[in-house]
Amino acid sequence: MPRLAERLRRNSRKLTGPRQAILEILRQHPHPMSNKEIHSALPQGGGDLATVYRLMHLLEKSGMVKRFDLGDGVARFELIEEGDDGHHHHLICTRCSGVVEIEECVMGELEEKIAARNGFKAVTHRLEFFGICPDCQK
Amino acid sequence: MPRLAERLRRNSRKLTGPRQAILEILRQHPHPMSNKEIHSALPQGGGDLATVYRLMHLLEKSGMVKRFDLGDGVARFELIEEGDDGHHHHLICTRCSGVVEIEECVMGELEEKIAARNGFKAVTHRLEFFGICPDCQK
DNA sequence: GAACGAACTGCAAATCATTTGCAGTTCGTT
DNA sequence: AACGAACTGCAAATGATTTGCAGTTCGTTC
Repeated sequence: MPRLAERLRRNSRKLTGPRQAILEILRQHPHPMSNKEIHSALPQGGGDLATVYRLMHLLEKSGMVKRFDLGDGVARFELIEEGDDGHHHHLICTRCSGVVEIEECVMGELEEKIAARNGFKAVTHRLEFFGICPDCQK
Repeated sequence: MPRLAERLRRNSRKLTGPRQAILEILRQHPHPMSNKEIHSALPQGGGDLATVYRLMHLLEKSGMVKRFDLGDGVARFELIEEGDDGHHHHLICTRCSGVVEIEECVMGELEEKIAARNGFKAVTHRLEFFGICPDCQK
């Protein structure tokens, strides 16, 4: 807890009430959360939706959260460990929207090949898997 | 040209003026286009933006176009060949938004492994590469 | 521990992409 | 030529996200 606060301060930022509450919510959720989800998880009066949006932008710029695009037009975020780049993928159920984290990533080699072949620099990628989870198959 | 029209008809659909114009635009563009781009490429009075949105939904359902999400919150579409599933990826320049088509896809094996490991069925994936193109590096 | 300014906040209004309701139009068929 | 289902333009509705602004709060300074 004090670690998160410190990371925020390091970016010459203030640790306000709403921010503490939002960081706490993020810390309790290992899965990507949308701004709206974060907002409703906040204790009543815990902060405005616009405040959540603004903080997520800030945290993203500061490298404290990673933005994920799960294909439904809603941005989602996950807190990332210090020193980590948060790079990983998800397996999303198209029926219930459940999410499974996928740590494995075999893109490295292909990515480099593609970058070199096309003369691109600083190439990264975005990869998500979609399917139907065990429960939804019943 | 008659082929596209026929494919549309096959889905018991009408081939109207605006639709012909939109299909023509799509046929001339080998890269993903957004609804707005398609709309402005239309000859003046060639159709309403809502009409473009509606047709793209229809074409997507009919399997005539594939929707791509390049990460900027705007849906883009590409015409796909008959019999093809249109599966491929893109390398997008984060500076100028230029797009390079990537035919290669090494996901098959990993995808199956992930599906099996998590008990998911009908697993697909969405993958796009981002980087800085040669021109924008100068 | 009071004062100060930058950073932050809530709230409402503005944007942007996309969808939808509706009344009038057009295509393909009868 | 007539008919009904599809389709269209236009405007209004949605939904996510952003922004302007006036008031509030944090971290620092004295």
